[in-house]
Amino acid sequence: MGKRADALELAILGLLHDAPLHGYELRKRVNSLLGWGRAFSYGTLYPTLKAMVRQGYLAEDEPVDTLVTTGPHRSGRRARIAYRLTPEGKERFADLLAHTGPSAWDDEHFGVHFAFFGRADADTRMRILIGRRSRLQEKLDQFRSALSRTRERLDAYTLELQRHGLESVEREVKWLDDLISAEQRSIGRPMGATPTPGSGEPPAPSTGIEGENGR
Amino acid sequence: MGKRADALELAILGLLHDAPLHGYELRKRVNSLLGWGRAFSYGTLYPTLKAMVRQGYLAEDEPVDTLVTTGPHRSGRRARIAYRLTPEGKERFADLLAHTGPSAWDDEHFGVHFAFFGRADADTRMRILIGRRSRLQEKLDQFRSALSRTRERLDAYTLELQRHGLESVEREVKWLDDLISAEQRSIGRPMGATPTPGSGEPPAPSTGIEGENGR
DNA sequence: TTCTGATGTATCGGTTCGATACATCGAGCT
DNA sequence: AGCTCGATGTATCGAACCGATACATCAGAA
Repeated sequence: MGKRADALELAILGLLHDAPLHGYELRKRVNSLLGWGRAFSYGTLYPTLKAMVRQGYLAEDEPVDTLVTTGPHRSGRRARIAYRLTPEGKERFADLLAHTGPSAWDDEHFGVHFAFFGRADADTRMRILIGRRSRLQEKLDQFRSALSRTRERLDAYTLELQRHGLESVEREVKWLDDLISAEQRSIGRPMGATPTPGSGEPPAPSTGIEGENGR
Repeated sequence: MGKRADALELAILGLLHDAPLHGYELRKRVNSLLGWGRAFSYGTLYPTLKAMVRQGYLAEDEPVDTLVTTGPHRSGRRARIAYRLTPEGKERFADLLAHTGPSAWDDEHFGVHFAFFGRADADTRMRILIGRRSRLQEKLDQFRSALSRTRERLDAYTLELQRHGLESVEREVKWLDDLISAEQRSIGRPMGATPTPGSGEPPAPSTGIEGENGR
């Protein structure tokens, strides 16, 4: 399974964790959850779903009619296959969340992992944030060296494009820095010695994530 | 030829417009020119190059030794195939620059087109900028409606991810707005009636492109 | 009624990626 | 000198992935 499909697998597991969904709805949610990047197509979604069923992470429910039993003609509705998470699937989800190789912080994967931070523990969150930050730092260095190498030899538009790209990455690093310090603040929180790190729900990051939110 | 490869074709034509290059160098430049997005692999580059040679847009030079004739052992150097633009290639380049379908402003293509704005005429520049802006506006609307639809039902991290994505697109729109007004300013420029729009180099947008550049 | 657009499942052809093989070179280490 | 190591360089292949499409139901508009 390729890198991109790995991200899709995690997204599916996470979205199905709360409630079963069928393919169409699932696709919409995945793609709005990760609104930034490129959308997954059905040609990727359905094969992935089938593979996950085969592996035992998902099960197919086929509700003849769930909610629309009220109408006058509630006859043989088109089969809407709802996918439901199996216990193995929940295990798999927890596994993918915690056991994060260094792949969790490249462009394709970071968004999905971040979206489910609420279900990961503080250590994992921190590791991924740090990893992502250093990845961006590399990209920043490449940008800067490319800019200084070719400075004055670029026409105005190309230069502006570079400048804009650089600025985008810089903003992203700043965003991560804010997130990281917010995490650190919520770790060092006193109030009850050692908040039972083995229990079910992690503390949930208090009210908000960020300290500042000026626009 | 797929959408992605179209962008690659334009990038190759543009980069080879000034000087011939070989594959390795070409790939580096393409990927740093468009540092923002995903990189092209050799598995895409070489087939594309061959296709372009077949179509007559490129020609292959094979310099036995160009610069390194100085060394003591200047024997049979490994063949470095330098690709050179043919007259048909230059035509093709101009064609792709000006004849822009509505595909020029999606994520994959916009960057390349923008990078070569210096060689396009003012009308083309404006059309692409406007098109890109309205595309982003659509994306913005999707984001906003998705946010308002699911507001309060999202956990803090997912919400933060959405917020950050939205903000990124907003900044991009603002960037485009600045570019657009800069273009308009440089069109309405007085100083010598009609600066000979048919001649070789378009006016080059004065000193910089942007008005402001605070930070 | 019929038409259109949203919902819904599913697959196929072709494009693109990631890994890899192979080869030369300069630089540093011992 | 020998040796490794990393950068440069061309090239290809299997696997992954996308975009388009087919097909079907249903709500609401015309």
